[in-house]
Amino acid sequence: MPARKAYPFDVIEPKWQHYWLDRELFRSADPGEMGSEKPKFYVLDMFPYPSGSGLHVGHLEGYTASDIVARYKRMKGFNVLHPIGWDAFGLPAEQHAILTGTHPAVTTKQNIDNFRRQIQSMGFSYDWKREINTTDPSYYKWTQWIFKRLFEKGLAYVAEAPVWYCPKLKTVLANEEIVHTPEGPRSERGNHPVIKKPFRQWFLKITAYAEKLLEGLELVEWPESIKEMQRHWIGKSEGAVVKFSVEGKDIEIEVFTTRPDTLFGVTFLVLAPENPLVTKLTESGFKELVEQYCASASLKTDLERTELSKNKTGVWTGSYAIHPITKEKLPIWVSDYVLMTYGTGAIMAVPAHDRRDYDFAKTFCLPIKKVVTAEGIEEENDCYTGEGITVHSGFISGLATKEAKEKIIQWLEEKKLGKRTVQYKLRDWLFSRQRYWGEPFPIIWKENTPIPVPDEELPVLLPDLEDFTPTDEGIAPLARKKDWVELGNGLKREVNTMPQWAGSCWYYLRYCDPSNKEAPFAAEKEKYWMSPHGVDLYIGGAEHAVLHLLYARFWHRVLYDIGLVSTPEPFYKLVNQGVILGEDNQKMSKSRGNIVNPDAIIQEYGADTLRLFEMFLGPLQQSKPWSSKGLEGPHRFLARVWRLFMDEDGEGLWVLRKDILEEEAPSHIQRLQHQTIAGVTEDIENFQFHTAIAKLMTFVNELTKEKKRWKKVLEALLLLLAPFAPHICEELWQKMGHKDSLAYEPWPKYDPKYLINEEMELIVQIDGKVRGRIMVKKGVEKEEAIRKAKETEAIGKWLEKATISKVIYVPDKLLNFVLEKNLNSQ
RNA sequence: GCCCUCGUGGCGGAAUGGCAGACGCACAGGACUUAAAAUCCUGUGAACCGAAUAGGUUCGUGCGGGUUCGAGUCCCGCCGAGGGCACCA
Repeated sequence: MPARKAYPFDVIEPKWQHYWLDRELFRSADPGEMGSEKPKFYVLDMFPYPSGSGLHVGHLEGYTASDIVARYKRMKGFNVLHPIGWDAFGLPAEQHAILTGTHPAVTTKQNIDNFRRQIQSMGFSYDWKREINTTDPSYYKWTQWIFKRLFEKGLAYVAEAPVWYCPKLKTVLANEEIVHTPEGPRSERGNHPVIKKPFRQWFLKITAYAEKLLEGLELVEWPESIKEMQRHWIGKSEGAVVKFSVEGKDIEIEVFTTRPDTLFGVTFLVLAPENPLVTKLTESGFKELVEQYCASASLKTDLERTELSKNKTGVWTGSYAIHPITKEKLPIWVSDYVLMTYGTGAIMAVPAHDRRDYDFAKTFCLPIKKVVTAEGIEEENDCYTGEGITVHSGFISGLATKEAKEKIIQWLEEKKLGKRTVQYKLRDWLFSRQRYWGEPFPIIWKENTPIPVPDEELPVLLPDLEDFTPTDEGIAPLARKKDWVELGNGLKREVNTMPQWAGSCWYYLRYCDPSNKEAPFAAEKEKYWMSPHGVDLYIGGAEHAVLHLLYARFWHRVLYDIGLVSTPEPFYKLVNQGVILGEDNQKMSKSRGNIVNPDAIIQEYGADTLRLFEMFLGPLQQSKPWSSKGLEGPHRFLARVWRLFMDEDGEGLWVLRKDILEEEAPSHIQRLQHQTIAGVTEDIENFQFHTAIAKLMTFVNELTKEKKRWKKVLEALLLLLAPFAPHICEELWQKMGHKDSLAYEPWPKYDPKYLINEEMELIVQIDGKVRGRIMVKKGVEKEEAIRKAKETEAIGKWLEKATISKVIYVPDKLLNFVLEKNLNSQ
């Protein structure tokens, strides 16, 4: 016989899940529909990728949090948009197809069905009428359509560039998809080794939006750490480009520097090995060495060029540049510590004030010229990279770094020898993949010219294939589908597909109008749901800090610039849930075998317990370990709530208690009720769900101790608990005689008069240490409080032998007697 | 190396500069029971004084300083953990 359940969650949870689904209770009202007159609230979860292994408890944390907010906001009178869908293109389904021959579409459907089942068994209040799927042609039609808008704006282009290639996955990957490990660069998906290889690829010109993406961060309420990561990724630096002429040659070398104030400290120039000027600059006697060096540099992995090479390498080209001011001769070197991909691929070396130049100068015995001083920096030949006073620098000597920069830039601009420049680390976004399971590009090639497919011919459908394996040369599997690729007259389809990020760049917009056939979304609906500042609340993991969140911002900003959306930024308030670790305090992973499957927990404890427990683990934003024992607490709590209302009859059946009173509860219970309402409300608003639950527990513990049950108090409890544990609350609400769901009942209000006690406890301290407490009337006078405190034995005995030097009184809080120090004692 | 976040009982964690440890887990004792489970009640930071399961004292929020009548909370300097960036001139 199975153990008796503490309360019949196994019956009531499916019952209410069906009730909500059948009645479409959580359908959001679009503009014009009944309900749209309410203020709207858009609460969004990060787009799930339906993997084969199903959801684990980590995913459910964010979904539970957003569901609590969605349910709370409905009760607060908002028209809530709370959608879900599937980011279903991507590598795992395709890898699975290569291994088993099962079509990715089949795997994807199975996985989605499983995800949907798991999500529904948690009782989340999604509007299932808005469910979307990126692999559905009616969705990716519009992904292609938006790509065309980018193409038309000149923001999508093809170029040959050294890009990351993964031999195992047989595809190129974006910079953002590479993880640098001690074993070398790896693919983020699958952790396979990756190499740099030149390829002809599609790029999106995200760099054109660097400044806008930087500025936009000021408009959103995101964790500061995420904003910082994006700022670093964009990597803006202000400085100047300076031109150097070359002795005996008609060549100009441009360098970028953030420290033009150190121009007088330049002792040599360095070019990146890939810099096309290298060949022209190399003197005949140096050719062999330079060519050899450049060749070996190109073979080096990035790891060797960066992390390992604390020892600088390089060769001299044999030529000299001329200092634009002093006309000194400066040797021109080649070294792989200078990157072709940043700035101009050439630098002016100031060894006295740049660590890397210093190391290089030391290695090759090049001169070091100090041009900045600061207090405490005296040592000869030291490398000082901070700011200070400029010295030995002609007309900028004596100026502080900032002023020196200004003056030299002005001078350079006047003489046309340079100009103020801003550089970004951000690179254009590599947008094509040599894979099958992705959106086809709406592009046809005529010779070497890409021609967009007309809008009315969209979507370009992804054709079926039998063999999904990419070729070893990194050519996409679609190339094999000759009848699809070849269009006659020399016209050929683009065979690459878009990366997985494409679909998630605009899905939150599609939710506003998910079945629109004429447009990605109707302007009117977009305006209703996205005004005034985008998605009101976005909950998801921090692992998307620079990938999805930067790409989506970029697309959104482009759509804003062409007038398709009404806000510059897509996501206003962002909350990152922390990672849930395994019980062993390690990251949950299949290989560690510490993944917790929610299905088993729902079966044993129910969804309400799991929801409550996910939130009770600790602060939402913090990472914290799972604890299977800990589930008992929330489960007992819910059983206790159940028994506040329900009793067992002679046959062991649950029946509503007969002794629930209509009368007013005594004042101490009413006070607690109102304090709980105030506390829980405030905690939800601040995403402090764990303390909200603690307050509800205290409330229930106190009610359990009472002999009587008061209807009004119990009903308030149900409404407060409903966002967290909706099934049990709906059931008890119905048992209490209500016909309708409580999902749209008004959120309980508190009366501030109950929050203030007339008689209150005042803390009495001696020298800041608590020595006693006295009962006083609220707002009591200082003198009165002191008199009362002195009368108390516990306090009196401390004051007897001492002199009071000072009394601190914080009304309604505490009284602190500061005593004169008795130097004789001790 | 640089940037961000965080260090509180046996454990997860709570605390507008004002009673450190709410709430939960675990543990212990008691009630109920023939018994157990479940449930309910009580206790639970450390050391010390005390015959005491009366009462009381001291110490205690990673370490060392500082500001303050008063610091887990603010400031300075360390140490440790996690995350991010990493020759970006």
